[in-house]
Amino acid sequence: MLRIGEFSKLTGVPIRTLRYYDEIDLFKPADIDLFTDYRYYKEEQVDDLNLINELKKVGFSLEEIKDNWNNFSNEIMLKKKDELLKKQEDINESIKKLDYMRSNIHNGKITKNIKSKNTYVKSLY
Amino acid sequence: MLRIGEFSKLTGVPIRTLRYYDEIDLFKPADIDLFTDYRYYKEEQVDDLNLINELKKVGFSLEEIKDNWNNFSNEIMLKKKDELLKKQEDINESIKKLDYMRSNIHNGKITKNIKSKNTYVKSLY
DNA sequence: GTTACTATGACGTGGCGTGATAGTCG
DNA sequence: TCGACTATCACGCCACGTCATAGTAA
Repeated sequence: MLRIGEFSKLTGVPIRTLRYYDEIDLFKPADIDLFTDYRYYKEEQVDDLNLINELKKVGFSLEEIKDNWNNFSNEIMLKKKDELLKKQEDINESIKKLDYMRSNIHNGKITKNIKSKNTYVKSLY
Repeated sequence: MLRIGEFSKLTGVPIRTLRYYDEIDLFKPADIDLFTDYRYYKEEQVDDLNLINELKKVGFSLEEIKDNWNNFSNEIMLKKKDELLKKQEDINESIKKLDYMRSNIHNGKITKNIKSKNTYVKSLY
């Protein structure tokens, strides 16, 4: 059994993060000393923590990881993939927009600002 | 001169957001009534607010917008572009990883988890 | 007994959303 | 006078980072 500091070094996950995961019931120590409240982890728990980190990397929130733990499906993963693809598109648009703005800097100011969608709203009032 | 509600409708920016921008000194009303504290905006201010929104869309934080207002340069924009390109790469990796995980779901659990970098750290202790 | 570890608060981050409560305008 | 508007707190979100303070292990 490992104490939180050892488990932290073993996994590379900060102590504060482990305590937080315990608090939100995402990932809890295998044992807790009833008198000292010290958290004790097993080496086998490393795999679960690694999986949490991988799921985080592909865009799942801690809530989603909690809710779908042991219930992951192809559907859920595809939904998340769509979200990532959507982000790709958004960033592509942003890059284009940025290049356009970049070509319109004069004296530190950005001129010829792109018309915002809100311009249409303007005419409604 | 427009009151905050009118200016909000004109721009599509929520009242709360306008108050927040005032608070952090990013975008302030043209006038404030000394007795009622009512904020009054000019129509001309719409352009500035639109620019703020565009800058937000391409990834600038409110702090960055504040700091670089009237001081935008090609360099700053290129730096931001690099950040966006980096994000693109990150998302590409995430998509690959997600597809890999997707092909390894069994009974709601993700098996054959990708080895984490932290596995190397393990051997160091 | 000292030092390194661990514990629980509690506040800070960003960019607002969402009330609560009170004053103002037409 | 009444409803619609505005004002200032102030807490909530997410995933922790960063103290402060106090108990524990070796």
